[in-house]
Amino acid sequence: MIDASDASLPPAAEPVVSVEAIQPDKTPRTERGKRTLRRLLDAAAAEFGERGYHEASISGITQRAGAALGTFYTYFDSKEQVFRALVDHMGRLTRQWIADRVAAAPDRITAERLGLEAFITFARSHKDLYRIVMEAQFVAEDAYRAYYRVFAEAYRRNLALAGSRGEIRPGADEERAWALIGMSVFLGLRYGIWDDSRPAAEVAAAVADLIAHGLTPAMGAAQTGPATGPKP
Amino acid sequence: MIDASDASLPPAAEPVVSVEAIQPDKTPRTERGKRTLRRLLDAAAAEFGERGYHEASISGITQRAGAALGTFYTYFDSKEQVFRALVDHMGRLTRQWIADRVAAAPDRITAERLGLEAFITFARSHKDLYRIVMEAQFVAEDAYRAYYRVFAEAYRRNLALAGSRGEIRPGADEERAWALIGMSVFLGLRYGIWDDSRPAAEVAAAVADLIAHGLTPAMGAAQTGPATGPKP
DNA sequence: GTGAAACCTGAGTCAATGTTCAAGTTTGTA
DNA sequence: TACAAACTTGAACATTGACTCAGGTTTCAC
Repeated sequence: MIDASDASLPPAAEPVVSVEAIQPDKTPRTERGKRTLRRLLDAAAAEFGERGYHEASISGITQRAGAALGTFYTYFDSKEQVFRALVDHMGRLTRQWIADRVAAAPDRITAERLGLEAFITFARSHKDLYRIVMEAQFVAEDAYRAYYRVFAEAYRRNLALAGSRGEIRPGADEERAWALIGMSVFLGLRYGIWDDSRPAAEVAAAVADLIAHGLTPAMGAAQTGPATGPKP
Repeated sequence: MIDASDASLPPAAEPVVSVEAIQPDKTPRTERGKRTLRRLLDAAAAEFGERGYHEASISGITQRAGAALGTFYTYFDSKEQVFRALVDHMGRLTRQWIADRVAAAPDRITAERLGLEAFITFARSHKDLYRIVMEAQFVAEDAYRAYYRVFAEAYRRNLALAGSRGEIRPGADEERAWALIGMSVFLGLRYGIWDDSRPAAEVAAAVADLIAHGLTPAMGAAQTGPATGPKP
């Protein structure tokens, strides 16, 4: 469900000359208008999510919303604009979802596991929006970059902070941030969108081990013997 | 540069009744034809890479190739078919590129670093094809999935083998494979496509440390003291 | 050299769909 | 209730671009 208030731009602190004088504001004024806008946003998310940006049509959106074609343009300037509104919406939704689920983590390593699990869970329960964000790379690249830049910067800060606290080894936090985001995105795709039969917690735990300890065998436990071969 | 032979489908071992009898084969027979096909493939890669699938036009491709519009359909059935041919081509090219650069690695951990570096380098030197593969998710999803399934399966096998050799800690190799691929893809995008000013080896080394040892501080060296604060 | 197959050409066809708009209906306020 | 603003409607417009095709040119085996 889309929050209708997201369609409007952030209020720009009392402009001297209202922009609406030139470009009429498309914010709904009545209750009916608000309901219609919400229906259109939900319909747009479904249409874009199912058919992709280019296959999606405005008439498909308005049909889903039970509105006439022209009504769309009462609330949006163009096909691309709704799409951008949805990408933007998704950004805030994702950050909130993950932040909520990571807040209680006692340390960074735990936070990584919970964050990963939250990401996969989120992808599963918002497949439409997830696809929209991914497609933004080709439809609204600036929005796409902005989406991940915000993520990466926050991630980098968290890693730096954890490093200074001794919770993790200090290191190249920017590269780490992008690497960890890439992990999440792909795992979200593979275990969230393509196949959601595996428990998210299980996948997250498996990968959290990789994030915590890497691939290197534990020192002193170096096994050179034959741990090989299938069980008979 | 595209290898023109990639445009044809894999030879299907002497069919009893040639398919060409029904659907005429579009393989070039003369030298001139081969040259034209190659020009068209290169042009298509450039057009799709620069403008994206939907913005790209057949006339754009033929113009780049210095051919007439109709010539395109002498060699391809549709816009989507060339696109798929390019995705397929990219798959083989990537695997070859990485395999070449990883072959000499003495162990899995080294292979990870070299593979990551190779991936970033590859993205940089084939930006067009890289973008085409990413967009395949929305244009030819089955081809996209196939592309990564092949990667992931090979990766999983390598990890399992390394695990049995004691080069790495045994673990959930499928999840690990997808996580590591996700890393590469995002790092390729961030440090290969968006900004290629950082030396690939540097980025790879930074992340290889994460892959090898994870985020956990070295045991016994747990630092609780103030390793914090900016240098004065 | 010759002729048939292969190849090239580009104007034209055709369907799809983003966007506009003038006319009608509903809402909310005074 | 009255009326202006807000909202709705869907036919019509305009553009775009994938794909076809009939006729001309080039290649190459013989």
